[in-house]
Amino acid sequence: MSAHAIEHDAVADPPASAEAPSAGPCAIPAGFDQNLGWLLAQCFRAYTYAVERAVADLPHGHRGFQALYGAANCSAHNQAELAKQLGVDRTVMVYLVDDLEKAGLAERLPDPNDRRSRLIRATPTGRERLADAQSAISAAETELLAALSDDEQKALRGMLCSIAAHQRTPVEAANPCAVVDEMKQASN
Amino acid sequence: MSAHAIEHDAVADPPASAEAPSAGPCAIPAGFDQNLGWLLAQCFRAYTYAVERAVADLPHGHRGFQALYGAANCSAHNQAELAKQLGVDRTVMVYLVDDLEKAGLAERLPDPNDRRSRLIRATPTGRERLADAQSAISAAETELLAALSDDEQKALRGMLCSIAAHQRTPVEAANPCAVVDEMKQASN
DNA sequence: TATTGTTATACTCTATAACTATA
DNA sequence: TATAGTTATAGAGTATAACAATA
Repeated sequence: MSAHAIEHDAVADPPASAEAPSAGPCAIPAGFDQNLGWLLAQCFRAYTYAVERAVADLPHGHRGFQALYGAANCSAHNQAELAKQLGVDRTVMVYLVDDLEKAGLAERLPDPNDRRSRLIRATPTGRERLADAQSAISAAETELLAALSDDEQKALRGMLCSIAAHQRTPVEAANPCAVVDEMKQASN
Repeated sequence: MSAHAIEHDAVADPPASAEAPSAGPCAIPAGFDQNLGWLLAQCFRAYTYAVERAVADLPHGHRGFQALYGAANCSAHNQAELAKQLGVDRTVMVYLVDDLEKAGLAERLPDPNDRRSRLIRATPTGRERLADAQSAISAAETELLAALSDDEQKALRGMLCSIAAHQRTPVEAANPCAVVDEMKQASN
């Protein structure tokens, strides 16, 4: 089973303008409050569901948004590296970028240093659409995190960053043998 | 995601020197540290990967573990409710429980109050296997969260609980129309 | 009429293998 | 020989529709 399947799940909903932080709409099922795996999955499902509408008009929804985000931020040097950053297979990245390109949101530029590589960049149109999506996402996130104070929200983001930064790159994660080999090396 | 969107004009050149950032095993790709969706997905991917081996011998891996966990904790009154708690379709839950049952880890008991329902409970063997898996998972989680202090880890779990508890039940999430209908009702 | 559990089927998404071109 | 990108295809995973039993 692949870690990618998680991205399909969706959950939860933005509370309808009613004031309901304390009158919790839903309790955590017995025992699961002690289950980090469930908590992470549940929060990610809730996130996906909350953001779904904000990115509905982008090709491939939330995943397309992340690809466009990476393109706009020049997070990767080529298509393969972007795929690794997003945790998707490189064959999946092909049609993901294809569709962003068809929509005029991203483009493949030749890499002057390596004629095999393509730099994935956002077009001006893509940046506009990205900004629009980010506004909508920001609103959805506000509701998602409504139970947390501003300080808590900041702390949460910081901790997620720490966890993510502490992990090995998705490259190796996708290739368990490489991880093991590297760990052996590191222990020497 | 905070209010600041990506600067449209000031997209810098891709970092020319592609050398890996020093000590840390892995750095966060440019921009993604401000992207809550990516952070959540990345952390969940890391979790899934870290825990994968700990639950490899259970039917359906991590998902099977969660189902068994719910069964052992009597989190749900029947199969359908458990499916909702785990964010899976009820047709998926059928063979999930089927395989746990075949492995002797869980069982379907008749519900005295409703002859349509089946109570999903863990067998003694299932509880043993669950305890073993939890030990292994706990070790994996220790590594996953190694970048956080004990207090931070506690705070993180608390915040994830708050977020999860603030969302509506997965029931409605699995059926967007129902959510809309309920929101309409709620607003009346 | 609605809900629980089930089965069979169709669909979506993902990964594997093979290929070209570069390095 | 290894890597980037692509394509086609097989596979895994998921949801839809229909059914029987029960409420």
